[in-house]
Amino acid sequence: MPDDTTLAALAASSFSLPDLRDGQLAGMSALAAGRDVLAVMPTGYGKSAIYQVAALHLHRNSGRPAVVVSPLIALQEDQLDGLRDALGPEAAVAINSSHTDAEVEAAWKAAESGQATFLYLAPEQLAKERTVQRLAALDVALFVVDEAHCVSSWGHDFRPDYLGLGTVREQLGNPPVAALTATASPPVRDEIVERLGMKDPLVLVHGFDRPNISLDVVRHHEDKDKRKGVLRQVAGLARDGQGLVYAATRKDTEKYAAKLAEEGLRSEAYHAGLAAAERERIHEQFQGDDLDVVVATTAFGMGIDKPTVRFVVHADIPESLDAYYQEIGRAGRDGKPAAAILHYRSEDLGLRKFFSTNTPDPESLMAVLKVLKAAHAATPKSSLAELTGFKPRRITNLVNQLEEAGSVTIGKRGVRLASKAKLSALVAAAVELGEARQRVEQSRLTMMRAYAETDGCRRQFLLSYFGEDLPEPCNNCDGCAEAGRRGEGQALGSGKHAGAGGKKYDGGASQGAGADDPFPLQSAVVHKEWGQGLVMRHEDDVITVLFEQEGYKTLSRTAVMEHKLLKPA
DNA sequence: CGCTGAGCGAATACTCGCTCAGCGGTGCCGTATT
Repeated sequence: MPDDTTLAALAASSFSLPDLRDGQLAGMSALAAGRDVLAVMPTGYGKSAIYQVAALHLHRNSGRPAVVVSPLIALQEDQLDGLRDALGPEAAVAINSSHTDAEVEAAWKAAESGQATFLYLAPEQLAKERTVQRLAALDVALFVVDEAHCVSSWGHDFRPDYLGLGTVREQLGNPPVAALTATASPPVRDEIVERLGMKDPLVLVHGFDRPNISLDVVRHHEDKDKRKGVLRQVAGLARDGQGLVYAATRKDTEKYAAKLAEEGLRSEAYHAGLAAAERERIHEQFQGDDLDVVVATTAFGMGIDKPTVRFVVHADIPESLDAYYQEIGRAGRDGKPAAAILHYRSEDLGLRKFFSTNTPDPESLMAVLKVLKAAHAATPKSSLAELTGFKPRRITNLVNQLEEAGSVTIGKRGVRLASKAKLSALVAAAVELGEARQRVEQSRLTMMRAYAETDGCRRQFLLSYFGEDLPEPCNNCDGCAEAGRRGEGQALGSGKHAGAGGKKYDGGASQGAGADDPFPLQSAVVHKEWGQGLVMRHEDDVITVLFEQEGYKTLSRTAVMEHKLLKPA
């Protein structure tokens, strides 16, 4: 087992990292000793160094490479450049569709000859049996999943191969896993751990609060007023620095970008409908201070590491606080003051609801099950696609749903029926699970809405969602500003919400439940109807609980106490 | 779920207002076509 001094020396000599931050060494050390690690740390904190130093150490001792799963080819190439600069041109290779067959073969050879320390792939590559077999032969030393929140956010529909990574890990002989992400609420962390089959992982959470980012919400009733408000605000903010505007649709990014250009700002729209070269150009111009504002859909994000972003304005509400925190986290990485402003109309929730609706389809599930029953044997996904007429991705999606319900298993030879129950019962079980998942998704949107509508300290709300306790209000959000104004008993300026609805705000006491509270934050509880849950938040008379099957629910503390609705688990 | 724009009828003629269908986000990969 390596001692910490060896790893610290390796970090200094090979990656020019003489001073490691909290958690980095612990993470490296755990991985090098064979323990799984989940690191939740902001971009720029140095979470990549955790797996890179561990991988280099393991490679030097055994000649075995690390497999790194990364969601975007562009990110893979960035990582490759960095590693090649530090360790030499053969140290890191990538296998993806942007390379020719000859280049891919050269990459394999570099790994098989023991030259390459790092092998980068997207999860879709790992859906191919041939690829997994070839990797298994390498006797992989470390299995890294970068941007691990994608497992949860994309695995269930958009990129279903993310859910297969746990099986891939098994087929590679269960190497230790490093899962890395900048943002993950407790249930997302749990899902990552479960899906990747991580065992007793070391969970490192660092640098979560970003106190230099101010938090504000501007409420609107009319769509027109919101658009005007966004434009006016961005025009003002852009005088002092660069920033991002997030909009929900491609069309809106273009409208806003055009209007801002009319105002004399250097602005561009960014979304997945643009040509690759155009996207790259905008990326580089923003990085190089040649643009004041980028107006983007969610496509603009991963891989951006510009320390001087001064504001992130949302023209539309995101689908969850996970997404919101990820997006505003791109502001103020230099530690200097930055602003995160959400322009909110309750009608905007409709589009997000539409995007996150993905109801299970009983007929398609049945079609897959019938083929499996008739086959009497493990059936590769490719055959399932041929026999049912569904596209491969759809098959992966359906098989994932059936596997989650325990109806099928996925092995080396393919998919196999795992239950002797009636097919209709198996379909019903999968549908029920899918519907539970929908309820949880919807409740996450409800929490996003609650953030937008809260009158208390927004930072306390946000951090409690991520399982972090902020004992005192932050004094850097509109909720705190409003409370301050009321506390002083005088109207200072014109508050955005002035006179709108009576607010109850009791300062620091809002979060802090008493020491004798039977349901402290993050404690496990049981509800007789909703089952197991986790206490996420206390505010005035309201307790917010995250239930495994139902998602986030708010309960009246008085009702909980009077009717004994909750029990400690 | 809610916005947009086409189509239409009615009121006006340098249009207006209603209804309803269609659409809306993220990226791998591989195959067909220049």
